Parts: sequence; C-alpha cells; structure tokens
Amino acid sequence: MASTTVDADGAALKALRQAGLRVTNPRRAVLAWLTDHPHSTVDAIGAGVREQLGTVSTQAVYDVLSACTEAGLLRRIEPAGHPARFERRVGDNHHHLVCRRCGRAEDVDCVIGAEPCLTPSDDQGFAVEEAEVVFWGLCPDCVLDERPGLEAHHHKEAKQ
Amino acid sequence: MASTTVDADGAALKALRQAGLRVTNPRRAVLAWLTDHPHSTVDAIGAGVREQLGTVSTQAVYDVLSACTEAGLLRRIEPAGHPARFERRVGDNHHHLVCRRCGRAEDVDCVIGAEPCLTPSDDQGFAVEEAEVVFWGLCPDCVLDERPGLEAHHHKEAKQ
DNA sequence: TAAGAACGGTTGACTCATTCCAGATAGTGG
DNA sequence: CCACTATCTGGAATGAGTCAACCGTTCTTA
Repeated sequence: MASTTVDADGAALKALRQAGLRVTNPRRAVLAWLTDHPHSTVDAIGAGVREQLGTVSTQAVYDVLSACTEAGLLRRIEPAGHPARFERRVGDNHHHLVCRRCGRAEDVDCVIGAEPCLTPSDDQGFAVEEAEVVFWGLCPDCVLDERPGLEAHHHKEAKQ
Repeated sequence: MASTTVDADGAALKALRQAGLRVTNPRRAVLAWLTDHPHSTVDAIGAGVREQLGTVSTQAVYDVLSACTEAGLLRRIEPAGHPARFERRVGDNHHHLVCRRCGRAEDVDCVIGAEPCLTPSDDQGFAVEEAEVVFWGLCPDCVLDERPGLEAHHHKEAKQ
C-alpha cells in the first residue's frame, strides 16, 4: 500500500525527490506530521507517525530526522535540558521562544532576516556561521501553574 | 588539612560565605578552578579538582556545580550536542562563541549590557526572562583540521 | 517491466551525561 | 565541644541518542 491519507497532497514526496532522497512511507509521514505540528519532539513524531502507518521503529524516526536535517528539509532545535525538537521552517533564520519548564517552543521572526542576523563584537578567530537566539521564559500554561502554590511541580514536558 | 594551595587568596571562601553556602574543600576548589579555567566541562573540573584534593566523587562535582549555580555564583552553559560548561562570570549578560566541532566556548561581550538584551517581536504570551545568544562556528584549531582532508574526523572534545 | 545494487528499516545492545539513592562524614550555630 | 543537618561517597539507574548486523524496499537501467 503506497499512499493512504499520509501526505495526501504529495508535498512531502516532492520535497524528498527534490532533495535527492528516497521516498519512503516513514519519511513522507514524518515530513507531513511536522508540517502540521512544528516543534515536535522525537517521541511525539514517532507517536504521530505510528498513528498513521502502524509500526515504525524509533530508530527509523531518528534516521529520517537526521537524513532530512542534513538535506536541509528540516531544522533541529535543542533547547538546553530538553529533548530535541524539529520543524519544517528552514532557511529563514528565525528564532525561538522556549519554555524553561515544559520545553514548549514557538517561533519568533527575526527582525534582520539575513544570516547571521547578529555579529559578535570580537570573533576571536572563530569562523562564525550562525547566530542562535533563544528567548527563555515560561509559556502561558506554565505561568499559571507556577503562581498558585510554590509546591506542585508537575513538570510535564509538552511533547508536540 | 584545611587550606593547601587551593583557593590560596580565599576568594572562593568569601564568595561561598557571602552566598550563605557552607564552605567545603570541594566547593572552594571548584570555584578556584573555574576562576582560572572558565568554560570547563564537568569532566575537566573534576580532573582539576582531584589534582589538588585527591579523591573527589563525580557526584560531588555535580552537587557543587548545581548548588553554586543556584546561588548565583556560577553560570551554566549547555551548548546543543555538547556536555555542559560552567563559568564564574555571572550577571553581566554576556554571550558565547561555541565551536560546533569540539565544543570549545569563549565569551563575547553583549553590546547592550542590560538583561534581556533583546526582545522578541511577539512574545505569544510567554513571560520572557532572558535572551540567550550563541554564535556557532568553528574555533581556530578546528578550522585548520577541517580544511586539509575531508576525511580524518578526529572530533576531540575540548574539555577545559 | 524485470533484476540487482544500494539504501532504508528493524531489532537489540550500547554509550554518555546526568540524576537518584542510602549511608558515612564534616561544617556550623549554639 | 555537641548536635543538627547539609554535603560527600559509591553504586545503581535513567533518558536521549547512537552503533551495528541483518533483512526488506526503492531506484536504476536495460
């Protein structure tokens, strides 16, 4: 069975072909999932993909993600202290808001647009390729959770 | 034996007292080490401290580091894909140059100075506390290593 | 359209950084 | 100097991610 409802419009298929990557169901499903659910964790992506395809190994999800990241189809973000997240928006050098508590990530447009959007005052001989900006704070949900009692540290990671 | 050559000038001792933390040899040694070796990894700190005090458990190093970080005596930086590093320079909101290959980190002064030095165009309801800026690239040593042959991926992590 | 080279997926073991736990030890205020 | 705890020790555990061997698919080219 080739195409179920996964990647119905064939957008992921085209993207894979253009990148010179083989077209497989796990790949199409991962890309399709990320189109609808940006900033998902590996766990969440695995779950979402399995919902559509049945069994897909965790290793396969990791492989797909790194192949696509390497090919420039995906961008990986790794907020300190939280598992990595992935998104389809690449090449526009935008930044992120990240919740310290649950790890939820959201996009923030870069005012400059060009890469790198910032330049260090003194690069100390480093060949700088990119300026990564992360705005750390608490997401709306976690702000509410923190206020009431100082106890109750649920600490639920937001998976997708 | 209270004071060997560790923390000879007693600067670390004072810092601990002021922060309301107990003064122990592992703590003094870790702080003294980081004064001389900023951006060290836990491994490097452990090795450096053991050189002076003899046996110190890895767990103790982790405990000291988190206690001091929590007390505001240290700052933890966690470059994606590399083990955490620590430094004594806190509260001045400076940023970092990080080598993608070996993880080496160096300071970059913040032009703004105040915290947060950047503000997201749209915070989407997040309570933003801090803007973290990381300049990713290759350090001078790794630039040399990458050029010559495309093979030879030594990938030695710079520990201290 | 069929054959086979080569890539991708499965499974299971493994690494590495970091954290958890229970018991022994050592700072500190009184 | 003592008692009260915070801290250190050693060992086991966790969680994210990687490695490797083998088997099944996809792409190619004829």
